Amino acid sequence: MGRRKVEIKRIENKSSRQVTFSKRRKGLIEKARQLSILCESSIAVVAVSGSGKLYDSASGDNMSKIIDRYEIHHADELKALDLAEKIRNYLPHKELLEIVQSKLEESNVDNVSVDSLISMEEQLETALSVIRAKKTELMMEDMKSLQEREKLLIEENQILASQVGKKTFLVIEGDRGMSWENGSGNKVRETLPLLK
Amino acid sequence: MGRRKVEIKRIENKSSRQVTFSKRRKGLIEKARQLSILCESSIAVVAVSGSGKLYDSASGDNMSKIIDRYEIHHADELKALDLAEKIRNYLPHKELLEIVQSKLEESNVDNVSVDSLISMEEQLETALSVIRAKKTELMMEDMKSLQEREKLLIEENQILASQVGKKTFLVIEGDRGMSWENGSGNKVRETLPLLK
DNA sequence: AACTATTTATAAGA
DNA sequence: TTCTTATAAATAGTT
Repeated sequence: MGRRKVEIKRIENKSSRQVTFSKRRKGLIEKARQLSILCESSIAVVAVSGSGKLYDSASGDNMSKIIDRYEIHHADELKALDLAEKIRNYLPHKELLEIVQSKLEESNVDNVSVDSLISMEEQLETALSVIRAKKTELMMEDMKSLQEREKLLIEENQILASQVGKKTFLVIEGDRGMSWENGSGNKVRETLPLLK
Repeated sequence: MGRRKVEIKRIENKSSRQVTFSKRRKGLIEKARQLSILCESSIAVVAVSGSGKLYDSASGDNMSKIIDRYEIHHADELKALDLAEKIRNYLPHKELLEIVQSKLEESNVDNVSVDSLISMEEQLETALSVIRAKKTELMMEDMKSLQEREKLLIEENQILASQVGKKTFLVIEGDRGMSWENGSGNKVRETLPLLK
């Protein structure tokens, strides 16, 4: 629908590629809006340009709810700890530097520092996500380690207590029951021997 | 772009609304595909019909990466445990029942049980997500409880050991260091006294 | 950022 | 539903 028919393949000329991206992106989002209104539905569009810029629109409902709906429907991919891997792999430093570079190339001088700052901000946000995910991962390992150590301590404690000849026991309170397996598949929830 | 100009407002007739949803959804996704190829970009489209059915397309990259990109850009909403709340609030039983009901209304008898099953499946998936998030939450509490118990055990152990008169010590291996604070802000990573 | 010749999408009809 | 076709809408190349 223009002066000529265009083949659907990468537009080689950079500036006409950018112009087309802008025109068609606008058209796409308008179509999404219309569909949402005409048919009482919720439509989310997320577009990432070749240089990494993000454009999005949500019609009929907010973006979070639409994405949640998608993720609930694909719950298999929700496994909490996989997110770590996904984010870790998403923006390796090499790719990030390339994006920053292409931003610098295509922007006029006035925008350079703003674009750089945006990239830096994204980088920091990514790093934060990675750290959060890693924290959870380590937490699980630490949990197991703690349980094994507790088991050792309890055993040792019982031996010591019998040697000392004291027989006073105390039930630890406020425990809703832990189901994290230790190495031998045992659960660690017991009456603990305690000195008086 | 049809025989007549249509106003952009809800189509009242149910069956023509469905036909339009189907046609325009197809058009929208095709436009997204073209834009992705022409301009070397990644485009995600997620559409939720009025009756709750989900349609999606990802061009240029997979859906997960595009959604991750969106979420990284809106990192404020990434706070891990908030997801639980979002999902918990998303499909309260009342709304779920309404969706099931509208599916039953608009489907012919042959599809009834299939649609019901799809809704049931979604409901179960939602429940699963909630459970996973709750698990993480409890895990954190259990971690603290374990650490407090370990601290008590260690103290007790040292007293017992001194009473027994043995002085053999062992370093626990494979510990990369835990930084989870216990009640008093102490870290629990020590050389443990152990019986020989 | 506008314009306009054309192509493309689609509303209604079969 | 699927196909057909008249018409509206989007947009490629131009200014």
